[in-house]
Amino acid sequence: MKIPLQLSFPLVIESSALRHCSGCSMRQICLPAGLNQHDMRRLDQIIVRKKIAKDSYLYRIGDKFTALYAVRIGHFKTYQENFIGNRQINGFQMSGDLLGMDAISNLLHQCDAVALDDSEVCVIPYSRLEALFTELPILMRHFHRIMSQEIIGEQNMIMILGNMYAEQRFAAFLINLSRRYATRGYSPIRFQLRMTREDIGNYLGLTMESISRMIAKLRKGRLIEIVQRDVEILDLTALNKLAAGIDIIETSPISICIKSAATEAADNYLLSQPVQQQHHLI
Amino acid sequence: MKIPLQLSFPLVIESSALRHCSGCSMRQICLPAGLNQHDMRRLDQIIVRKKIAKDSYLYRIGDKFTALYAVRIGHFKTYQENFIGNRQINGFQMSGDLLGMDAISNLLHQCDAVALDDSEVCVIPYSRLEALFTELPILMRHFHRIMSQEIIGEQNMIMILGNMYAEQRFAAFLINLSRRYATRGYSPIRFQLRMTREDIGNYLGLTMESISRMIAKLRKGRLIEIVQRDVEILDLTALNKLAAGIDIIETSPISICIKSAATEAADNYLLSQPVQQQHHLI
DNA sequence: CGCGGACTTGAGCGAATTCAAGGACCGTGG
DNA sequence: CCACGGTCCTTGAATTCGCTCAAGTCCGCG
Repeated sequence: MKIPLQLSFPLVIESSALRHCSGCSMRQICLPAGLNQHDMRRLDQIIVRKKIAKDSYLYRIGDKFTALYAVRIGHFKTYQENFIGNRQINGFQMSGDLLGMDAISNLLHQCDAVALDDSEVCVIPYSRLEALFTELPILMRHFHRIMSQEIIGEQNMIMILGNMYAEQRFAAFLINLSRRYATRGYSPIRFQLRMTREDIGNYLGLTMESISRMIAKLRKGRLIEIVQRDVEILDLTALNKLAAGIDIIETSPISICIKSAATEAADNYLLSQPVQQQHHLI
Repeated sequence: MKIPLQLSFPLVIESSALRHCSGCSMRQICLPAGLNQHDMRRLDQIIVRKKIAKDSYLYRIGDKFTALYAVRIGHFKTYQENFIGNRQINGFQMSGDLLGMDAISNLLHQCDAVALDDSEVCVIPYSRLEALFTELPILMRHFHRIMSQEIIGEQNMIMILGNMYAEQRFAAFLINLSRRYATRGYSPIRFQLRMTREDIGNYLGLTMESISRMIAKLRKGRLIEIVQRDVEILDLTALNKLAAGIDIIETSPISICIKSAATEAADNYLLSQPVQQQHHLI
């Protein structure tokens, strides 16, 4: 049987293995981490993939919860909305991250999830997943670790919003992205922001203008270089200290300098943090 | 066999049933919710109780994680600490609340948990609990709902810290306590604060002084009455609107009045929120 | 080339903080 | 019984960090 050329194309690039967890580059970060080939195939059987175009919704607040989603390609943001229409971005998700766990308790989605890029997700029907847990305890255990990690991520966010200055917040934000890209095999010092300044500000409890000012400050301090949305981290050590509240960038009339504090420990502290964060800072 | 009188006392008040989930007044809120008698007994078998004196630690940051804890009697606070020693309170836990879920992923506790009262907890060994999940899917499902609820609670906290004014934060705090006490069968309009103003401020990303000022403001507005730590909510409707950002208390030179906004919807919105929150606002 | 969205920068303002002083309450010990 | 010290809380005045408002720049795109 011959398949028309224009149809064969997607079939060719997505060979059998590539269409499944075992062929996915995120398998060590994502839900199937730790599963053997056989068990991974069990998980594969309940998953389908779905493309989400840039700026369109993966799900919306109030939607019925049927599945979790693992980001395969692209980026998302999730936000809540309060009664008077204010939005608060909860997180930015990238490949390997799991979305929708906040919907498990009420069976309704609590957030909007919007694609920042043209993206692709794995749809994981939740009832079937829970059924699998009974048969695959390793999968269950890893799922619990992922939910726990989500809680830790949000606690870090609470620390940032409750305790840190604008400068520290923004530094922590960059460090978080850096770590997460590193975990995924990308450069920790060169990456692209996928969100607007407005989104960053909203996420960090600041305004767009404040983000702009913080960028200017860190650039003048020669900690980072940012052109448009292309980020280069020039001094990760200093950035870590800044986020930790150990150093402060001082603005003088003539030049900007970094107060070099004694404690090298700050680096160790910040760098020793688990790298496998989900979509929150530090 | 005779038991000396002074030993018999605790044995008498804790009859067989009372020492177990089936005899616990929190069983519909806590982990065993939804289990039948038989399954509840299975859970009972892995649980032991433990008393924690006021101001002492249930666990500390870095402690090895072996068990989750369910509050039976009393109150706790949990806080993180950052590198330079700043603390951030993550939540206040009361009876029926589960502590320690953030430790599942790293097998190390991420917070300090301190008793605010003389308290008692149920110690739930985690490895045995996970083993039970395979046999009791209902228990597993409820556990997932609890973790999801924890995530929602923290997202609400993020909304509060990222988007709300001091006044709104404090109102949301009171409403949250009110709801949680109501769920537990206590008065939603009269209760005692178990924590200092400093703790409240820390939790809400404010200072003790600001909390004091917000109390004064709400008292003058006749929304609440607070003497020491005894709270009486005089106008829950107005408090809800305040937290939602619909009304604002206006301070005039002569008197204080509440701008009465049209939208009664605010009440419905706020009151329709799930009551079963864990230890976070709204 | 002109338009619009995203971003930057400056000036003034305001909410909450910091600093400071004082008050209320509680347990302890004389 | 009251004085004493400590902790917790309140209140006022000055300060500050980040916000609001406003103007202007940059860049991609039709």
